[in-house]
Amino acid sequence: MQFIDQSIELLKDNGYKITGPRVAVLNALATAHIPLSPYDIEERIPENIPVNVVTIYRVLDVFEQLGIVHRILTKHGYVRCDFEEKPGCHHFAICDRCEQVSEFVQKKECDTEMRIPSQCHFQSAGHFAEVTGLCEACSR
Amino acid sequence: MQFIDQSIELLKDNGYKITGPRVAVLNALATAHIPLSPYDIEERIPENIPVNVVTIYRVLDVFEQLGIVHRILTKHGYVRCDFEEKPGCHHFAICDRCEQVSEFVQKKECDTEMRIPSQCHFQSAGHFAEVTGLCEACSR
DNA sequence: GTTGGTGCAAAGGATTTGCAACTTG
DNA sequence: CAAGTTGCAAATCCTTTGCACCAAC
Repeated sequence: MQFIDQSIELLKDNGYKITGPRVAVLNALATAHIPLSPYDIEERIPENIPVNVVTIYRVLDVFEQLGIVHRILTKHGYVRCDFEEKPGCHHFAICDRCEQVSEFVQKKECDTEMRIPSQCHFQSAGHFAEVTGLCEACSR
Repeated sequence: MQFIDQSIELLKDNGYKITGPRVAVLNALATAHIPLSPYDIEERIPENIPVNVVTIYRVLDVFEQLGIVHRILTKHGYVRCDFEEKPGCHHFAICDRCEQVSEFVQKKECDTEMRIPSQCHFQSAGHFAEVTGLCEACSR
């Protein structure tokens, strides 16, 4: 599993420990196609090894700092970040009706940042773009 | 004041009434260069004609539906939208250190949506892009 | 005069914090 | 073993709701 393995690498590289709760949250995120709230994630974790919501909050904080997840403003809020994109650049298509989210990868040039007017003197580190509209299923 | 006048037009055109609280919130937003939470906005409204926070929440809901403001996930959250862009397309540069936000207008083609891989079959209606990094002042 | 908007009080959620106990490397 | 993590309880903060009163058109 690309996403899980790379996330674990990232945690190790930054001196974080690989714990049950962290792996459980990664598993929940890996299979999700819609944004998940901390409580959503709690529900998706097997009952035999429950993880406290407070812990999920803390795990997500770390994940967000490492760029493993990105939080968006839907009722449910965390989406996982693909690792195929240019670091720091993420593009999500969010369906206005069903809230399904898919990250689309911009293989070649992604020049959103190049387009910042030069007089802004803004030193960009990355970007998140949310495209809104209707997904294939909902537009029919 | 471009922003205020156009917002009032928009409210009228959609059958909303022009009330004291709505104008007060517009004024607060018009001069802000950082995202404002409902409570931030409350503080920026002159004490002689106070507006209840609950009302501010409701005003912001309407404004967001009309595209007058956009909410982002900073501690403080609402930024105003410029009217110069292509409808539904907004680009914000947010400083990681001071949280200063500036909307930059992409005058010519803005093809973020064109870049959605065609196999996604996503029918886009608009997009918001948040570019992160350091503003001029903070990068020195 | 109507309809929509506002304020107040209170309910409901979401998120954060402190601290003791437990795991990972 | 030490440092980092977790669970629990509770505090705190954010957001929403219901209802009576008020204001804009």
